[in-house]
Amino acid sequence: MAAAERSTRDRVLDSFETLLVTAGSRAATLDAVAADAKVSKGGLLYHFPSKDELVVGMLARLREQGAADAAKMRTAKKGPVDYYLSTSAHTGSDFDRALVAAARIAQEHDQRASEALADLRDGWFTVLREHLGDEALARTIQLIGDGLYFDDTMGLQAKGALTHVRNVLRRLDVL
Amino acid sequence: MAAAERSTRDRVLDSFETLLVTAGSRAATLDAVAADAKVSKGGLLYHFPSKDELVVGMLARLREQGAADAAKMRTAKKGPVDYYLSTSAHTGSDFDRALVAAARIAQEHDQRASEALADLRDGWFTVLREHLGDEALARTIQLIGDGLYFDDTMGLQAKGALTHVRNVLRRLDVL
DNA sequence: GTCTATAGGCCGATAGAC
DNA sequence: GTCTATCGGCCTATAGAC
Repeated sequence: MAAAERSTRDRVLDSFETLLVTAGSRAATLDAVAADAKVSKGGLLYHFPSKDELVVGMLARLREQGAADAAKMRTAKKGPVDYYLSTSAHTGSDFDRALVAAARIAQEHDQRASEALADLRDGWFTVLREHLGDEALARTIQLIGDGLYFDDTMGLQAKGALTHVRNVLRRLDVL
Repeated sequence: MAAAERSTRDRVLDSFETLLVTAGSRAATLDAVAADAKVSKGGLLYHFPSKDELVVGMLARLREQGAADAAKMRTAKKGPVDYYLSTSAHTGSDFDRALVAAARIAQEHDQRASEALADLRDGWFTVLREHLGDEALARTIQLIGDGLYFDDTMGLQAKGALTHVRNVLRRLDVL
């Protein structure tokens, strides 16, 4: 089957995420989302009857993407740790964008977004702990991943950060 | 001299930061800030002629607090690493609140906020590198601190995270 | 320095044509 | 399914009394 055109629904969610990530939730208005997705506001509101439904739709898509990512992490060639760290820094993937977008929403006291993010983190942690057999090490590596991710979303990424981390993890016989 | 009452100016900045941290920038409106600081909107705008000036005032205060923190880190009893890590998780200090508030602003494409945060991070990194004499280790520890800080601001804090980190750092002869 | 009143614009959402 | 037109509300900011 030929690849279908990206549906209006998906384009709207893409635009919502992009605006959240690049300009913050203040800028992610229905007007702005509709303009970016090239639909009228009325058209947008046909698919998502309220702004809140836009959030719900986004989080549902995020959870799907998250399940796929955890599976990929388990069977990654270079191992789960390397996969986790190298995807914590910005990769430009759709999943990345959805993750950062959800973080922006979570910061505004949205429990559904916080829960989705917490569940995703639990998934990654489970894989790390199983693979390493060491809770302290698994938690520390998860924190390093969070740090990489945080720096990236804040535009604070220091050069060579990932290389430095790999260097230190080799001293711990992890890589 | 007796402790002066907190000035209206400072109360307004306090309220602005608190709203940013607890409810996000969308909720940190002039109306909300004025109400929280118990001033009228007109009264608020006498001290800060525009919302942008509120941001400028907040960042100026943050830089003062940041310089004091770096100095404290240098001479901390348990050493800079322990000081840095234990203050990366939430301490409830005014400095903490200002830091998170600035991060919220930085996420909305505000270059002044991003610069202020980057400068603060440079200060901490300088102390860590000088103390450790090891750039890779210093960067990794900074990332762990960022991770602790990120988890905290997102309400994702895993129990015992700091203990796990100390455990791993002892294996590296850092603590 | 602090207040009330209000201007002018953008926000989320509805109604109804096509 | 997508559009235009429009409503009421909230946002930033100004004007001017006290």
